[in-house]
Amino acid sequence: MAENNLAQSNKLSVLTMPTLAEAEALIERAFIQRRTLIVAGTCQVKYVGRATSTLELGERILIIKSDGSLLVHRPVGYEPVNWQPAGSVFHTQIRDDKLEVYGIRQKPRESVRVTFENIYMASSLNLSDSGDFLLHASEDDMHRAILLKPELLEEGFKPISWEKKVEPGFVDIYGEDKNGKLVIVEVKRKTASKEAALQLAKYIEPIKAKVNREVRAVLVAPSLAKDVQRLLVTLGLEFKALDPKTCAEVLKKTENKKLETFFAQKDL
Amino acid sequence: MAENNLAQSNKLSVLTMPTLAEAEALIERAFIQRRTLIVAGTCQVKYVGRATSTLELGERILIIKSDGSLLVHRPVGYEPVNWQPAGSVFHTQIRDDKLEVYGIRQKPRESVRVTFENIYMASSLNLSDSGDFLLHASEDDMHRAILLKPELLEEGFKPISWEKKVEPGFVDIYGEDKNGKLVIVEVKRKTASKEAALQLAKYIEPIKAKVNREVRAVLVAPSLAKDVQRLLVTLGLEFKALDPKTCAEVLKKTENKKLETFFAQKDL
DNA sequence: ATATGCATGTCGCAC
DNA sequence: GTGCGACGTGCATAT
Repeated sequence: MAENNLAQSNKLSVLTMPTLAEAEALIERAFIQRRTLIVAGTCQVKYVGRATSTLELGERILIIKSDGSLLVHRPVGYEPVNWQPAGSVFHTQIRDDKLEVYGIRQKPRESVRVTFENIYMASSLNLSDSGDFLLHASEDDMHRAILLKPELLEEGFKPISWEKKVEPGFVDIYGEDKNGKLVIVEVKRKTASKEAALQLAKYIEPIKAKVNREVRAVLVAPSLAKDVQRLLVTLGLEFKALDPKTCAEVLKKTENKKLETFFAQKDL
Repeated sequence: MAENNLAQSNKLSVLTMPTLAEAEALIERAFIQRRTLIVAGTCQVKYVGRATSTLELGERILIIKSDGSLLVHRPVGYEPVNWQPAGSVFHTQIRDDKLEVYGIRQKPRESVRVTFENIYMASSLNLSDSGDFLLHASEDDMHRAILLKPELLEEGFKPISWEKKVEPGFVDIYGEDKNGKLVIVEVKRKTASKEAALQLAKYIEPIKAKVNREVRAVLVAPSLAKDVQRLLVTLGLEFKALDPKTCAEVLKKTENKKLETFFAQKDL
């Protein structure tokens, strides 16, 4: 192995322009040592499983992580062209002067085979990462913000419960308005589509039947898609504009306490 | 720059255990030359846009492609922990002894900042990939198979059209059965859920109103989720079991000819 | 195990 | 540009 194409430490091994045999050794070692593998080169890819795909020869990046996930990236596009979720088992061999990397998983039974003709770079990395990841402004944040500060929905709203199963699905939030009417709320973090309106509408009748009283239905979203305003009127639904970022700000101020310390959920 | 940590060809440059300044030079060059960039090291990540996220210090892989897409991968998981779709613009600088890579895009306006404290490997690759990608056994394959071989749905079925807009959405396929009744078909490549049944149901009334004749509605899928059978009965819908792989096989036999050579779509 | 719904979903296509 | 639905969607969660 040429000296100038190998760099090694306990963190990583890197081969540049290796022979397939050299690369194979590194890849094999990466699998055994449970390291993260990065390979760049010309390859074909064949996938068989839930669907079937073929990818002709081209230059790509292969990443295999120690948890058994696989990614094949073309030089363009955010998404991998082929992949395998965590839990796959990998194997490599040289056949017909090509380096094959084969990954297979059960449930669903599917496999990916990456066949390299040339390898430009192969790297095995010993990575560790315990850093916390925090995401704000999800739909769940919107739920929590409304529950903690009900006037975000409307003055006098009193939440009763959330994420409760009510045939034919789940109601995001329900509560009572200042006049004691039951209010059911459907929350969307993006522009609400026709689907969202229909989803909300289909809960009204079953709930009316169950509680035998007047029911208001409010769609909460940052905005409405075209024609949804009209649909809302037709279906007898209301709309309240609310932005996920606004909700995230509210939660920051309330120190993001556990909802359960504020509410005991009640049934209808 | 140490000799043994640099490998270079017109295909790639690789630095192993570089200083931040060395890495910065390589990254800057990769942006200018529109190459694919791979960096591994310890970093923090901050995202602000549709949502907001923070990722504490840890060891990760950063990939930036020449189309302006960005991926940050932790050592576990199929999905990137942070990303940016194609179209972002990148910039790098050293600040407070850390190497920042900053990407921003408009529409929606959002940004990702990756701040490296150590870099284990930095690589700039000149990749080109024109290989064809073919996927089989998609829902579209199922449509085509049914249109080319209508008996997959039922004996005597005559397709009229497909993917036609009919308020409030699109009908996958419609045609006539052997008795001349209008048949509308909703196709799912996976187990059909309640949603699928409701989606199909909502087309029936508008279409009946339009054509003023009897209408059958058939849900085509490999299987049904729990309780969907009952829902179908309630809604007056039918079910036909069909697998995407089977459809892909049928297409292979018919040489996958363009549908338009077989059918001229007609309106209702 | 299966079903249901969110996602910084992304992507493609029709209007 | 916006709307709408598919995706090898993945993923968490509740049953």
